[in-house]
Amino acid sequence: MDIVEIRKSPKIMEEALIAKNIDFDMRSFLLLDDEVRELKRKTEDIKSRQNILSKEIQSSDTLDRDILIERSKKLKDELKVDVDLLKTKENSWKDLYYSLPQVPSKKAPNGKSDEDNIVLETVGKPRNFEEEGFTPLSHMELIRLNNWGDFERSSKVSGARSYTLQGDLFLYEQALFSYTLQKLRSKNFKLFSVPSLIRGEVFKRSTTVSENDSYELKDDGSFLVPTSEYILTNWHGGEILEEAELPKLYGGYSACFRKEAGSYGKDTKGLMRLHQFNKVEQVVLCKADDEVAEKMHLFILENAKELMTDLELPFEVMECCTGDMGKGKHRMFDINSWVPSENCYRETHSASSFLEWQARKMDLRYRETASRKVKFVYTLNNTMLALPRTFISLLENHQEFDEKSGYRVSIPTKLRPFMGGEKYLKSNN
RNA sequence: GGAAGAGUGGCAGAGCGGUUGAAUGCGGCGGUCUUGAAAACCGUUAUAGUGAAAGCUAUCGGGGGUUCGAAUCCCUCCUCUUCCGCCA
Repeated sequence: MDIVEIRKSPKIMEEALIAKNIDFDMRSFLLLDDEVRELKRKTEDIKSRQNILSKEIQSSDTLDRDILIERSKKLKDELKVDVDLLKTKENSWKDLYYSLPQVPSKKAPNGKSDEDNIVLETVGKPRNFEEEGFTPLSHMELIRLNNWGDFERSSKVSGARSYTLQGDLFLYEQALFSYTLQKLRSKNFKLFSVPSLIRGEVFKRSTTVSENDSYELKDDGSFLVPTSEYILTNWHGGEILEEAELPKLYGGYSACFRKEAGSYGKDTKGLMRLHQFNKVEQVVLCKADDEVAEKMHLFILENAKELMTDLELPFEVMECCTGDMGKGKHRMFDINSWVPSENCYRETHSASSFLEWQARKMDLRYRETASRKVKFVYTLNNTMLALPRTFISLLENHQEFDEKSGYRVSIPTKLRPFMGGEKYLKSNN
């Protein structure tokens, strides 16, 4: 929210703070805001007088000159005191201002935690293995059985929460990303394979994954990217785009790194929660229009749903409530995929609309064609495919069993051309 | 890793201590002329903050310093170019 708007109607922001469960002292912020503006006016006034003096010095003869210089020196000292004060005040102002949340959409359900999220729809039906006459294996068991990975050796060499993909599972990953990228290309996304390193200053402007959940490099303060979104939303940071260029549809592929701090003991086994994974992400930059943003939001959600359908996976679409959606978000949907071994849906996608919240931090703007006005761009993003997490569903939902062949994992029809026409993943034994 | 050079408006490119927010050219926009277009000519053409407005303030890669005064001098960081070394 623009500071001018907040001054006019702080109530809107106060309500957002409550909805998002954020502690913030609005009154003292507004007081500080006044102070900063007052100080700014004061310093600008001194500067103005100094500029005038400076011009007079130029055109004055030696006698007046010394007097004028003396006066200017005095002003200089006076200015320094105020400027220093202004800098400190302004810094704390910035800290506070940028810690304010995005106002949540009226359409977003009100709530405190993930328990208040609402399932909008379920697509596909979980299989009834009992009826099919066999006990399904977990993805871990399927991997072990087929030697598609080796968690023990992987953690011996690379530590906890690491993994390998071996044999056909590795090929399958490549095939899945290949399919996904082509799908995005067909929807006019510009594709990017992005760096795994991101500058500290750029990282800190980004916000969806916290700093202490990310790896910082000791050498130069860079970070390992937690998601390609960070690279792509910042891609045009500091620029003024033309309205005609928008919307920009970017598909980013990268390795993603997360410490998973604070999740010790949670999902320690298997492919659910890892320090490193690969992901194709959709990023949209569009003009500052709520309707357009909503359209784009549903568009990137739809793309992911379409992919899930192609992968023949049962899933649900969930709308996140105000308390669960994160500070910068205006509205948020998750896609949760069915996991037979846990008998529940687990998150594989997250589609968020930020309006201008992110753009404000990275100074990402565009010029309106008609009015020539400069406005903040609206940003959105959604997962397209995250692996290996989605392998959990892909392996477990597509397993088959018969006496002759034992357990096998089939490949969804649409993916088969990308796997050399094979119908099943080949065991790596 | 070593050595040298450079970063100025949408682009190209001057300026290297004092009406320089910045010459000039190209591009963009508006106009004159024209049946229309081109050419030519005239005008206009950055962003942000603040203010009702006039205006004021800031910005010549980022940050800091020297100075009455900095695009211009100094420090530092970043980026780019060239050469050497190393290397998928």
